[in-house]
Amino acid sequence: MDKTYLIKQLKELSDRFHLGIPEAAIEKAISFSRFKVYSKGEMIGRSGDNAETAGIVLSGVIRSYYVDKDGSDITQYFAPEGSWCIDSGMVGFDEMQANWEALEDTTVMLFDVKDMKNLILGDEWLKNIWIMSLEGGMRYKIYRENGFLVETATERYIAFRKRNPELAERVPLRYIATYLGITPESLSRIRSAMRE
Amino acid sequence: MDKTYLIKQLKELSDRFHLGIPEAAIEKAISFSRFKVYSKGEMIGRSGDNAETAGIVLSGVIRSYYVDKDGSDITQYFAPEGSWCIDSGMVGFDEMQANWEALEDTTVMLFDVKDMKNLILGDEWLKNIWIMSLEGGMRYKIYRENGFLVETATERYIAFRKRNPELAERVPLRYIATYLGITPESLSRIRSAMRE
DNA sequence: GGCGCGCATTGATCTATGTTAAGTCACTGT
DNA sequence: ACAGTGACTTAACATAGATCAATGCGCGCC
Repeated sequence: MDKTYLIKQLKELSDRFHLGIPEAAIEKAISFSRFKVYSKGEMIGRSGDNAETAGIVLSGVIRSYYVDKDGSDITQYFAPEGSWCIDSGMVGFDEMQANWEALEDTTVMLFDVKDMKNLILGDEWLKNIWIMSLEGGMRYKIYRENGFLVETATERYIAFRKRNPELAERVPLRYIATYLGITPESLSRIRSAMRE
Repeated sequence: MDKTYLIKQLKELSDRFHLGIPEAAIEKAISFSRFKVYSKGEMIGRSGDNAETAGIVLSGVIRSYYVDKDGSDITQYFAPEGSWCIDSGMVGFDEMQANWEALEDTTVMLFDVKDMKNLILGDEWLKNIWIMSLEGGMRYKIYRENGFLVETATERYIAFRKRNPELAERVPLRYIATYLGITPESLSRIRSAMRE
């Protein structure tokens, strides 16, 4: 894969999210990473897999999902460009917690958690960025927890569209439904009720 | 308040959770902190309050809760000894996200988020501990999110008791109910069904 | 240009949980 | 001892959302 192009793409992501990642760090990360293109529908990782590998989405969207006891799948998270993916190991899990599937043709930067953690923890600036990323993750999970505790499904749907206007267009409704903790049928009814 | 005693108590917490916090850092933290005893039922903070103050529970238990549109309160979290509390500011919120109430007579160490963040971010070791704490927070929130997505209320209750045997005895059932996302009546039914 | 196939929708029915209300029991203060 | 209060339970009924089944519909494919 073209290294100059990758550096450019990573720098763009860094800029887009105002991360200010030093170019040297980007090159270092590239040096221990593999880059892989997944086509729509392909699996990036599975629940229970060893979590020593993690990744960052460079283009496309990945969905993570659980499979419940009846075998139906339930969306946990959507990871568009710039997001971490198959990242259980990054927060200290030994095993992948969910399944990860490409919803579009997707390019992913893959690396050993160990290498990425060494890079991050060995650099003051990156460590601060990692802290910001974790704090942002906590804010997001608190927001989501609040939704399950105090909001109705309809409110969660409205909030989701407001917060992710782009994703709401980009991913199939049935995945949004299970992400909101309801069935596709229920979401369909909510949408039809909203039309009036 | 007796400083030697506080240092001892904080060191015990540090040991209990294998944090290895340097004694100098503990003394520094104490120097910019206030210590306050809340009696059972007292409020430590309210949703919407400025989040520039945060705290750590030294003894007792605090409960954080939301108030929904009908005015009923819904438990978000239980913070026993060693936990952060009124900590929205620590993860970057401007405003307190929830209400915080002492469930027992409780001693809390209170400080400015700014001071604590300066201390943490200025010390390599503390920064690593903060990262560990955030990663642990993410694992906890992922576990909880998974519960809402794939488990029934009964399963969440069983898991809660398994994970927090001590808290399950220590806090009123009605708070456990809303923490699980159900009403006290529903929990009562679940418990009665489990008795058979 | 029709055919097959996901996906979304709709309808009928079912179920877990919410709501309202009342009952029991333990504890508290007088 | 007793009234008052708070915590949990129980019961009857209501409802959001699930489940099951059928239909519609857009789109790629031959």
